[in-house]
Order: sequence, then C-alpha cells, then structure tokens
Amino acid sequence: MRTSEHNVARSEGKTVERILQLFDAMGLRSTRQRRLIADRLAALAASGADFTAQDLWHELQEIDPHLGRATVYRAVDVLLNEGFLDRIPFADGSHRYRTCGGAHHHHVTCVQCQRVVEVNACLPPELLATISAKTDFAIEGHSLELFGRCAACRASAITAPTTM
Amino acid sequence: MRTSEHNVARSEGKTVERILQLFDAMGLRSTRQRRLIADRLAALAASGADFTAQDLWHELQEIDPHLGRATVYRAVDVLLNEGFLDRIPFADGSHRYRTCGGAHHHHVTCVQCQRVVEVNACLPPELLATISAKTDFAIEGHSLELFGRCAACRASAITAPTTM
DNA sequence: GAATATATGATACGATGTCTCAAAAGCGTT
DNA sequence: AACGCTTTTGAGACATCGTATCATATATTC
Repeated sequence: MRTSEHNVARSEGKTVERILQLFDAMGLRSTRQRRLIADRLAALAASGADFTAQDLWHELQEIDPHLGRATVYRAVDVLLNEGFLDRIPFADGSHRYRTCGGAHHHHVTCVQCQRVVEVNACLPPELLATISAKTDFAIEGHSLELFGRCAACRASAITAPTTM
Repeated sequence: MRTSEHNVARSEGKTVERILQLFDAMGLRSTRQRRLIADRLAALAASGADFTAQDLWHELQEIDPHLGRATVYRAVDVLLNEGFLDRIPFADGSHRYRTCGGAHHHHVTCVQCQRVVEVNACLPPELLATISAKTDFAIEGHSLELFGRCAACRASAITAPTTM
C-alpha cells in the first residue's frame, strides 16, 4: 500500500511538471493559478477521471475562491490544443475533458456509469481508403466514440435488474 | 429541367408527408407550425444541406414572424429521436443537423467548405470484437465523424494556394 | 527594484437551449 | 358547427456554457 501511494504521488509530481513545461513551451508564464490548475489536473490524470471545465473551476474555487472562470477555461483550452487533454463529445451535445497520453486513441464510454476507457485500436487503413474512394475526400482525421456497457454495470444489471 | 424540377418537387412532397407521419406516429397533432417546419425540412432534405436549430428557426420566422423558438426546437428534438435527423458534432463543441435516410451511416465533413457527405462504409466487426475484448465492454453503438478535404476544395487550393 | 509585457478576474456579453404558463388551437364527440 | 378536453404554442424568463473586455495585479527582464 505504502509503495503504491508513494508511486501515485510521484507520478502526479511528474505530471505537474509536464503540464508546467507545456505552458512554458507556449511561452506562457508560470503563475500561481496555472500551478494550481496543473496540480488538480495531475490528480485527475492519476485517477483517470474525466471532467467538465465547469467541474474543474468549481473544485479549484474551493481552494482559491477568487480564481476566475476565464483563467481555468483559458488553461484548459491551451492544454487541449497542446494535446494534453482530450475533449469527449456526448450525444446530447455536451462534452467532457480527459487527460491523455497524447498518442492517437479513442474512447469507450459506459452508457450506464459514464466511465470512460481509452482504446488503442483504430480504424483499419482499408476502411479509410474505401471511404476516400467513395467520397473523393482526402481524409485528414477522424473522431470515433464508442458506447457500451462496462463489465461492472453488466454484472450489477444481472443481480439487480430493472423491475420494469 | 422541367422534369427534374418536377421530380424534386414531388420528392419534397413525399418527404413532407413522411415527416408528418412521424409526428402522427408519436401521437402529436398536425399543426400549422409543424407543417411549416416539415415543408422547410423537406426542402433541406432535397438539397442535402445541413443546418443548426437556430438557422431553421430564423428561416421559418421570415415566413411566420410569430413562430416560437421553442416550437422549432421541440420539433427538431422529436425528429432527432425518431431518427429522421442526424446530429453532427463538431470539434468546437457545436453541432448541426442533417436529414438522413435513417439507415446507419457516418459523415465526412470538409474542413474547408464544411460540406457534409454521407458515408455508407462502417466499422468492421473485427474491430468491434477487438475493442470489446480489450476493454470488456459490451459495445452497443458508436459515433464516427471523418474530416478531410473534398475534391473541389483540393482543386481550388491548387489554383489558389495560401501564400503563407 | 523598476520597467514592461502578460495574466488575471469581475463582469458584460453572446450563443444555445430549456422551462413556464396563460392563451390558442386541434380533435373527438355530440 | 359548437362543445369540451387536451395538446400545442409563443413570449419571455431562466439556465448553461463559453468568450470578450479591460483595469488591475503579477511575472519576468534588465
């Protein structure tokens, strides 16, 4: 237990540093607010949780009540453009953010518990070739979101099925 | 010309009827407003254009200045749930609507002219099986958006390249 | 530590969509 | 075609999410 907690703390520390380096690389200054945001994002990265920009702001406001909304949104925007964060769109038009490795990947979202898991599998090149041929588009990118039910939710549905 | 115009008009008429039947099937009444909306959507379906709910409202307001925003949004919502409309999400979090056949398909959007084209190709079952195995999710659905540049935009870029 | 450029935060603004509820309109019945 | 019941509408308030503005505060450079 000790070791694992220690490792988490260390990995968070590294993540904080990585985020601050991203800001630095963009020529942005190291401010108290950005360090605060980096801290929180590192914790979220460690737990793999996803969040909305609003969520993040509210959480940080508990630490610093005067932290401005625009400051948080601006930071999220920078990190999204840098590829540190992923935006996950939902069917209702809303979207959440998630820290990610930066490598190309997709997401599976559990329709029951909303848990998001990364998937490394990607579209086969043949499919892209077919689409390109059919439409005469030069395909430059894609966005794939998968929906389903995770193992835990499938299990709980069996033990506690809906009565209707 | 005559014949083609006539055919377009006829196909729009059919589409109008189909939309009104969808309302009817939901147990919703046939109102002047809904008929107005059906007319406009049929025209949009014929031209294959995509639109925002706001767009649609403004266009219809020119015909009936008192038409309520909520009325249009409600109708769009119904038709979306019925599968007559598709919601196409964009990277910036916005989304547009598009009439579609109802059969499963995806979209390719031109990153330059924003034109949207339907694609009938879909994910190979092997990919879904792989993802299911890797994540232990029961995959129930997916959303795939493709981005690229259409033939026309590629051609115009060659004759008029960006100077930077 | 002074100069200077950037970042912040309060607030206004804008876009998009939902909710409310009195009034209007549809529809089945008579 | 008038009645009565139910749904629908429309106007605007409200909610949410994000962006723009700009005086002030803060980093960074010298």
